[in-house]
Amino acid sequence: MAEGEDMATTTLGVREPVADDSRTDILLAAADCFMERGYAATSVDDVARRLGATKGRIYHHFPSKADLFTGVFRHGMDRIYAAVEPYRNMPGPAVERWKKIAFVHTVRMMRSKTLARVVWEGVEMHLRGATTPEQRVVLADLVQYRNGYSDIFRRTISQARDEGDFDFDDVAITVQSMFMALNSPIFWYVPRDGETEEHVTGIAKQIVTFAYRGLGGKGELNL
Amino acid sequence: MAEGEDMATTTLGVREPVADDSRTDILLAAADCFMERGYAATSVDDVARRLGATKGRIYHHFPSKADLFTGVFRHGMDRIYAAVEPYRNMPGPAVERWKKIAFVHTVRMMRSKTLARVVWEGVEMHLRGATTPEQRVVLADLVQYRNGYSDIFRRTISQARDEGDFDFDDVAITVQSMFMALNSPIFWYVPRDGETEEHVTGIAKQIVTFAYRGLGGKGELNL
DNA sequence: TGATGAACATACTACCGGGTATGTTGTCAA
DNA sequence: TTGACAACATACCCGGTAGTATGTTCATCA
Repeated sequence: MAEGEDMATTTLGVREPVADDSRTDILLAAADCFMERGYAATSVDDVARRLGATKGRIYHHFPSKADLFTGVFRHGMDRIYAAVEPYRNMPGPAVERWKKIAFVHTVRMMRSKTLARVVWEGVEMHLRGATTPEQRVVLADLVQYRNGYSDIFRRTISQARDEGDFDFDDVAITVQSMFMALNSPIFWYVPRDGETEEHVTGIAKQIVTFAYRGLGGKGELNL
Repeated sequence: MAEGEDMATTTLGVREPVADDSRTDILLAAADCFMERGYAATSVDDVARRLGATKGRIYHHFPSKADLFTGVFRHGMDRIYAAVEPYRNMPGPAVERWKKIAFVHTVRMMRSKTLARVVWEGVEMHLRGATTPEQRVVLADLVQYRNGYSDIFRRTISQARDEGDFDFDDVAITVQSMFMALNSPIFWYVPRDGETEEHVTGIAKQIVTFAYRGLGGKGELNL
């Protein structure tokens, strides 16, 4: 679960801040708030209240509200990327690679729904034209990060088309339609209390099946 | 274009407000602002500035900012609904009806991109839990309006499946995936300057093709 | 053991934005 | 021509919010 790095002090006598888990606590609470009310409607006090703390704690770790948001953005992208990373260079035909990464991506959308929605809003904010010019730079960097992620899918479906397993016209339009379908659960999926793993994967399979057929995939996909 | 109702004065001597086109001017300007920055980040002064006016004009026609938003919501839904209404009871097989309404819906998403995004945000706002309890009532009404619209698609693809033209498992999941794909252009489509009608319909065709195959439609769809 | 700084909490400021109260102007009806 | 009202503009209030300045506590280290 946790990344598992502690390292309170180094061998040198230099003080090393431990606060990393306090920081991620803030990030997760902020993610909850940002998802529930959106960035603009969320106040820093809201995040502090959810933590049972005050603004002082947040501003000790983040210089501004915008930086708090981009922090959540980056954290979310890291989680999403980490899920797909093990399979992005999987050998074999591109279709099989697509099936794998599309599935783990969709499951991740449901499992990390909160972070995924913040990432979504971050991309939207960038497309609009975010707050300050300096903030635009940070957002642009993160959006590039996100674009690099979607490029994995873009290249994969292009290759699969070359190999005769997919069939579509314009790549840009198709990859957008595909991503919207795969991302859809972040808008309507609501995690249940006693939920089986099979329930989540069952939903993901149907979504991936929809996208698979949409891309022109033939036959059934066995996941 | 315009609804074409004037009726400045009745036969009775009673004064009848004419302001309907001024009202729609406000609605359209508000739609622009809400789309560009989102509801929370848009101030009433922003909308007034875009109109070259002041708050007084807006508050003369709308009791609150929330009512202004719901006004745009309703206006947008009217436009969207009006596009598919002529075809929703088209005779013949359900697949053909789906092809028609899916296509006009997607084209409308691009043509009325601004209004469509406000509708989108309105649904999101309702899912979150909007501002005041009284405002929730208005939003709930509009969301029901919107759900009635999506039910048209839901019933159509169900019927098409019964007729053997579509093939999918869970209706709820599938209709969500389909809608996300059809709505996708409201997030990435940007209207060009000298844009041909064929360009827009060409994009729409590809999106509808993606959804058609995703739903398990066989063969090519000729639009 | 005292000094130092991290990790917060508290108190405060400046400003923005929703809403209101009040003026001003043009138009139509009687 | 005059009253009345729609259709705005102006001026103002006030609550909320981002950000800051200043304590306070506790662990660590020389």
